[in-house]
Amino acid sequence: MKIGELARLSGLTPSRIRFYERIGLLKTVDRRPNGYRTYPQQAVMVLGLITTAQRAGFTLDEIRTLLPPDLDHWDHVTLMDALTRKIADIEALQARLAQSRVHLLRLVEDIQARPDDMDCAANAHRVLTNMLAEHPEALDVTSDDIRLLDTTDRRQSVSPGRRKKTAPC
Amino acid sequence: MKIGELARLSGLTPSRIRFYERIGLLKTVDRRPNGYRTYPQQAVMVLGLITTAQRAGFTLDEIRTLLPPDLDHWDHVTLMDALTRKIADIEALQARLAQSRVHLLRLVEDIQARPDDMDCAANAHRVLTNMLAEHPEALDVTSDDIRLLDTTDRRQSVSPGRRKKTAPC
DNA sequence: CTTGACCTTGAAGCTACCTTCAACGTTAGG
DNA sequence: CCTAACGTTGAAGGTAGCTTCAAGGTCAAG
Repeated sequence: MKIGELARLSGLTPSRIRFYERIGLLKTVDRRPNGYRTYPQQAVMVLGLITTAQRAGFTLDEIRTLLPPDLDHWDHVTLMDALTRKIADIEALQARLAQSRVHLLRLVEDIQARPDDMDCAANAHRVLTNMLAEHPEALDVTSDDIRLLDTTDRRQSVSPGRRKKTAPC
Repeated sequence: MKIGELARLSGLTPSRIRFYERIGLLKTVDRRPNGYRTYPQQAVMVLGLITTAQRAGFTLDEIRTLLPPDLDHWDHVTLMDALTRKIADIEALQARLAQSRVHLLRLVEDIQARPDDMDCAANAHRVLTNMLAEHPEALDVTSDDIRLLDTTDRRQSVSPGRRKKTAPC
């Protein structure tokens, strides 16, 4: 099988396959007399394995250390270890994502919770201060510092005239 | 406030702050006569906002288009839109991660489910074929093609002598 | 014999997000 | 006055994972 056919069968581009060979992810392959690479059927499986592992979150480096030269002889211990650690990684990432999601949802809610007597600017300020207060890890500062950051005054006197012009925000 | 102090307060490095200015994420800032950048208190909040947004999954490009020149005047519509889309992005990623996780868990199980009368190589083959059969999207091939890929024969005659030497796999 | 589709190589480019370096000017403290 | 810490700049480097390009060689069909 030439590289073009392998590319079609695996869904990868030829350049990508050559790239994988270059970085040592694929072992150097047999050549025909004319210099063309010639692949065994198994190569399709190897590439499928690589893309599957990639989608599961493995880097090419990780995959290289895990992929045995011979698909029939895996390093069982290393493999199971890597799989287990990757599952843990995914779970950690899931936790972070869940946090981000809640954070964003709360932010949207908070923005929409503008009191009627508050103008856009004051609301923006309220939301911002809330956010940085709730997530102090964004800054390496104490809550004291955050209070310091609050440069506006708290008097919320909104003149009736200005209230009329308040844009929907 | 000079850049060093801002860096301390925000938890960012000075180089990173200068970088943000260079790419237009931070507006160009006032300079003292000696050329030193001088920042207002607000800058800490802006940087906190940026890192928070980053952690929520926004790219610097996205943040740049969202950040108004003046923290008191946001483009409400664009912002809410971006927030909503980002939440959807996160949920999509969560779904993908959940899939990956289940996939990996099932893979671990499958590896461990080696029948007693099967040696490591055959088990590896079994697991691989299962995997590629269950996830044909890894390859742009039909299930017919996958069957074609199966180059070993199915006779599982394992000699007793070899069975003794079977490594724990 | 020509055309077009394939194959080869090495080098360079691309994205995102920074860091590091070199070479230099400024400032605060002792 | 000296020194250490800080500031400035532009350019280059680094990571991950490829793609693209240039400049060729090979092959099958018409």
